[in-house]
Amino acid sequence: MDDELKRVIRGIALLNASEHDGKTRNDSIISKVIGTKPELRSRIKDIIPLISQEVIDVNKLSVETQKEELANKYPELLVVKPKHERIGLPPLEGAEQGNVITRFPPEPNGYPHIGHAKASIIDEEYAKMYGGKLILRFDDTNPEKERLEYYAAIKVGLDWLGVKYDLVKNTSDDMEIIYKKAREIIDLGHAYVCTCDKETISKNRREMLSCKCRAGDLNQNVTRWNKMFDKFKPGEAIVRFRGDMNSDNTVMRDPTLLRIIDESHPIHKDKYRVWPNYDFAVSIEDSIDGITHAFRTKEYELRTELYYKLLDILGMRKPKMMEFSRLEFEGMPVSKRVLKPLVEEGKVSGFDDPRLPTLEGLRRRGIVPEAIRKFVISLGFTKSDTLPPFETLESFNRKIIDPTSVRLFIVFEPVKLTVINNNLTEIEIPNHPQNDMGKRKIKIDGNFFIPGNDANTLKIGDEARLLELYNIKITKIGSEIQGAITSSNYKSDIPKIQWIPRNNPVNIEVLIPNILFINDQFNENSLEVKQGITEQYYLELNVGAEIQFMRFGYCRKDSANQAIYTHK
RNA sequence: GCUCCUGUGGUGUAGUCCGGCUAAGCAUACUGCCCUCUCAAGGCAGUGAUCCCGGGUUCAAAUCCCGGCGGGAGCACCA
Repeated sequence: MDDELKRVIRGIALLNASEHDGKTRNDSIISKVIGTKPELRSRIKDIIPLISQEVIDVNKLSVETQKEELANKYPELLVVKPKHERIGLPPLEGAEQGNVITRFPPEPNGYPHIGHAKASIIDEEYAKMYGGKLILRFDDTNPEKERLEYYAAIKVGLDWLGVKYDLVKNTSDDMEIIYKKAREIIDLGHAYVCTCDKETISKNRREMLSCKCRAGDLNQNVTRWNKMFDKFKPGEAIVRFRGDMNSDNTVMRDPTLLRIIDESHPIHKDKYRVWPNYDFAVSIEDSIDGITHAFRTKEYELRTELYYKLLDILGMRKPKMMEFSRLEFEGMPVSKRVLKPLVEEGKVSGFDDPRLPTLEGLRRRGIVPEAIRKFVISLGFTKSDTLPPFETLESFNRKIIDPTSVRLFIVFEPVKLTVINNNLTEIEIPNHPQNDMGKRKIKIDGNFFIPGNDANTLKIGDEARLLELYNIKITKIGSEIQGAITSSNYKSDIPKIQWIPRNNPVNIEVLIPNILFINDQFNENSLEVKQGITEQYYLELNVGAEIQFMRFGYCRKDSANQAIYTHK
């Protein structure tokens, strides 16, 4: 037994020493021995002297001797263990296969953005992971803010993202249930109708003071509750939860449950005027929808106590509520408060401006949904607040679009180049270096445009490669450059220059979206526009096609004369 | 101010619940090489972390305990 143990210790010591310049340490070996043979834990005190001795012995040996002994006597230790990495999101607490229902509950009050993408992808991924269902539920309980077009916009966004839901519903369709629950909670004495004005309520909550309404009896509450449907004007009465005015959690200091709003609702028009607020609606809806796991961003964290409390009192089933950090990029705010003025003042072209983190903006910019999904999953399910780099999204995107992006020449600041002894009339160029994406034919007559910054570096006598064509020697420099063909064989060690035939160039504008805000200031240079010329083939591509302009970057065709820069 | 949450390389994370097989894994960024008729993609290698700080417990702490500090959020008749 002890011989076997000694063998194990020596093996581990040798391996560890050989990995660390021939020197190992006691604590590393103890850990590794315990790791391999957990049953030794109780005998650890007896084993330590053995380990110490072995460490001393092994450290005396040269690295070569260590390696040799290792190879001869412990070949099994040299097998490299694969490092395991979790792929995808972490497992869900309390989730049973086939028994998970999640929900994505946007308020239809604006266009979907990257934040919606994160939430909906997480919701869908978990539903998929456990063979469950995803419900899309429009949380439309504030008619002042919601509009019909946003319901549609959110669906379009999810569709584009590839997020599939099993059911769509509106919270506003459940108003009768919500009224019933409201009445129930009043009857149970856990809610009351408050007629104090807004300022008083706010002040009392801050100072932990109860008002006279809180002391009102059931009769008074029921009478007032009924009056909320006709007699009271908006702002005159609200239903408040009888929480705890002394609670450290300010949310629990008698929060509002329902209030009066006379605005016409996008779906139900004037049918209702008493509307639940977020906390009341979400608890009831999540519970009756059969949601098992509900996720929201962490600014709602303090409301979780209320969420569970309400369900407790109403004797309703409780989903598991969890929070994650919001997703936003540096200098690319997501809030309507910031974005709307930009659109209205014309600082951006609309909610689909490629500088914006809206789904439409990202789409126009050339970000593909699979990249967003991979990116979101790579962020994990954490509460730590961070601004992830846009670059990471770009990297995922680049790997996805690279195999299907047509390679085209583009020339900025064109300079004329004439090849005096051109002998070609047409050339065929592959659309992709590795994949078979077809070929395109280009007519040649020896008259080209080449990029200005390449032209600037050329001197008489230099040799350069016109990509896919031939090598030339520069014979004349000036406003126009002249060259002569030297050979057509590819040479890797001379400058490579792309070109566009002079007879028939396609003029395009390339929009380059940059960071929108720098230190909270609108970046006046957030949209760069470059004029360039490209190949005729550009006109044959569909709008939305991804192109890699050679030696420039990936762009998405936005129209016949405009492309948007995606990333390098 | 009060309360809650959070703190691992430049950046985003894995590991933390249940201390040990991690002298800290992956991705991104950067650098170099290979491949390549692109400054892309692909392949290989490298740089980069006293795991916020200080104590404590233990043979052993990123992980447990105590005390600090930094960052964020909430304190609406918005969601």
